[in-house]
Amino acid sequence: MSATEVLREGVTGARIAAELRSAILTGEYAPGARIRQEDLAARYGASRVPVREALRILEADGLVTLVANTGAWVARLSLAECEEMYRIREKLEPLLIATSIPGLGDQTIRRLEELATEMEAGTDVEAFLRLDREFHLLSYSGAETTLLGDLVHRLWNTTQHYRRAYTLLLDGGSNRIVHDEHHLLVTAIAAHDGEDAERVLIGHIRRTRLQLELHPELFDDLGTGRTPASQNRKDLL
Amino acid sequence: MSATEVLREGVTGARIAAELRSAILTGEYAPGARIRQEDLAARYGASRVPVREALRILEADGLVTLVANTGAWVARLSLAECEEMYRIREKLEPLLIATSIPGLGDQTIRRLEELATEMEAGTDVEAFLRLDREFHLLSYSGAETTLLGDLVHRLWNTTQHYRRAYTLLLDGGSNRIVHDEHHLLVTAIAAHDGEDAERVLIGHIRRTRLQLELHPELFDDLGTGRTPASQNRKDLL
DNA sequence: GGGCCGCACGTTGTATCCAATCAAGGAGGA
DNA sequence: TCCTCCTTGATTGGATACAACGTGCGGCCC
Repeated sequence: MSATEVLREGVTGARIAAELRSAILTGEYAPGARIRQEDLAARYGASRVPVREALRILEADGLVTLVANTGAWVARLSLAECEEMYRIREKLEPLLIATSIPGLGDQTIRRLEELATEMEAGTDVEAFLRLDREFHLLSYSGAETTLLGDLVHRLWNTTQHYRRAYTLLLDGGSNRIVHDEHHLLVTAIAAHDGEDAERVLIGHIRRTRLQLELHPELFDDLGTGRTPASQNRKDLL
Repeated sequence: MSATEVLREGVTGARIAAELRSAILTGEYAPGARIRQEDLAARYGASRVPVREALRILEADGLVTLVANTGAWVARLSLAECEEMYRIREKLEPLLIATSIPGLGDQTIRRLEELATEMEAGTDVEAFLRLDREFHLLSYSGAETTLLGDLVHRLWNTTQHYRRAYTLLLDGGSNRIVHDEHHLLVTAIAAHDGEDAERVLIGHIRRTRLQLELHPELFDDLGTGRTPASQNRKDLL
């Protein structure tokens, strides 16, 4: 995103894509919800052409599912797919954090510590999600790598909704371990110990994946749209 | 691709995307080459609208670089970006092969062995590239995973050109080790030894990456287009 | 009464036309 | 002679209008 996003569309398509992406990430549109082109066109004051460009951009981001001659839905993941995403993240994010650490300045590291503390103190779920996202993405900001960075960014976006659902589930519960891991990560980063940061991060992601597997109900169909919207693409093979 | 490809465009956009993708992968269009929308429209007998859809699909695949209000070019990688792709592959393909092995039937494994042998016997570069691609992708076909499979598929596509350039470079040279690794991989797969397959595959990809780093001239600008087309996106930050 | 066929509606896909943007070339001045 | 600005051409981006496809409802036949 970020870097490559700027130069994507003339202007309208990119604007619609950015706004719609934001709307999906904040939960305004739920997974499985039908998206009609004319609705978006009216909402953003444009014709259907740039809307379709935006939908394709978001499809590439994994936030929207398109079916030819039928329509678009907010992407949804099955439990198996979400698990898969987490396994991918377990492999890629350690690589990214290791290449990022040498590029992180003292100021950034202090900010990371602030974020970890702030997260621990807060109680609001939405605030936690926002801070958590900022924390991790900031920890990757030292990497110059465009491709890997964008890829990880996409993975975060596609799993955003399920992170929210899970966080809401254990709201007020014992998620102290999350904050401990964050502080451990900051410590490893401050020590410029890439290997240790990798270890902590693997555990962090893996633990979340195992927790998610305990809650298959998060992936049930909520009947928000008419057609399942992905959920099982295998029937097309 | 494959699975999700079918349901992408009404029909024209998908057709153009598929044909253009094929043209890029076979080397008909070189990295950095300018792509004009009207040329494609004329070539495929359609208007510019589905052409733009196709370009966006291929941009998501990493095969095309779009710049707003300016144009499209066949994507090119810098040495650093290519290295990055290979580091990503080193992490993801072992994961994929491990999940694929339990799903591979005896017939598929025999076919893998055939391919490894056929590659060893052949001398034509294009034939080698085709067989190598078929070999590896077939070795991943046991995985039901849609997301990881498609992702790896994309990684193969974006690095295809540089695999070709490198293979041409050492044409006739001592690439025996490649074939040895392929046979080792088949052996591990036949033994249903996921861990061993992971090890061999990591070495296989890593060795290629190290070789590529010795040949930065493969990434020089060949002057095929007017504007660099990516090559350094950092100036946009 | 149940299942199948067909028509009509809504939505998406494509073509054509017009506007906006960028790049290159030339004219003018320092 | 070189730099700058402007103009012109080519190419892309967006809007409107039309065609194609899929879906759902109603009627008809079994």
